[in-house]
Amino acid sequence: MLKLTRKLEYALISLRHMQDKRDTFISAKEIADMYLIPQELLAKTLQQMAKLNYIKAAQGPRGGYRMRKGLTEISLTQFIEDIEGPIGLVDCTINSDCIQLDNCNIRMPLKQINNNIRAIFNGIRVGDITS
Amino acid sequence: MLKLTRKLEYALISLRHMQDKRDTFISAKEIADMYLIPQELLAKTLQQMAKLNYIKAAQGPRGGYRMRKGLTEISLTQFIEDIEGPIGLVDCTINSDCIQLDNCNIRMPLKQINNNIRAIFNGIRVGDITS
DNA sequence: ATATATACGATTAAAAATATCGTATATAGT
DNA sequence: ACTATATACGATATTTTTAATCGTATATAT
Repeated sequence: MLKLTRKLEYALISLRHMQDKRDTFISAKEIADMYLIPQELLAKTLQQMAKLNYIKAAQGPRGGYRMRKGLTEISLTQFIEDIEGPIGLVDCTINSDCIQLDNCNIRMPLKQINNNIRAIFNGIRVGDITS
Repeated sequence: MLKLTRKLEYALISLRHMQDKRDTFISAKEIADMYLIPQELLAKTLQQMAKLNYIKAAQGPRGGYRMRKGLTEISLTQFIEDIEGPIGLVDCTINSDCIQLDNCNIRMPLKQINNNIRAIFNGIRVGDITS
């Protein structure tokens, strides 16, 4: 219930690992081996982060990924939503195609709770986890 | 990302509905029709709540379910966990059979965040949603 | 050249969530 | 007593989401 996805876990583990060696490129293989993560899936996650400009990629031997400065300052909300899409306890916090909606009797309180959860993640920076 | 299950939504919608008519039994069919919820699934949810002693069930014509007094005072944490099991951002907040664990580099901060989320749900009573 | 990397679309597999089915039991109303 | 309306609940099926793998292309250090 209310779990993060593995992709998100893998992303955070990787960042935490890279943080220690900010100046060298770390390969997906190195991380996969170290933390027993399926390599290809991890690679995709890292590629996604590279696309998001969270990390810098380098191809070829001795290539890999390296953290960008400033990444540690972004909020967990942004991080999670960039990678997995909007945080929403219920669909109607995200879109409006629920057949109930105006009929629904619990919409407002849940929306409020959702805001509270987002507020928690807003208050946490990626660096709080990876440092 | 981080959604509640439908079962939980159905449960809350039902309770909100029952709250208005605390003295009469409301059938699963009535609620299903009103909020366009699959009847059989809703019935199961209500049966589960009856087992948990959240609501009282009555069989036969004019039967249905009725809220128990005091239900509104329990926390959302307890409510969610009674119905769907433990709240845990990551598995290791719940059990210890992760192959990484002592190897894992993000365990503690995530555990802390998980506590924060539980704290939010602890601060909300069922009645805050259903009233 | 070759080995080691990333890039990325496509596919498959596994797990979880959602929904349905079938049968039993209780009970109010007639 | 009969019937219609309910709940009870285990079993199964379906759908959706998540997780993992495959195949092919490209870049680059040595």
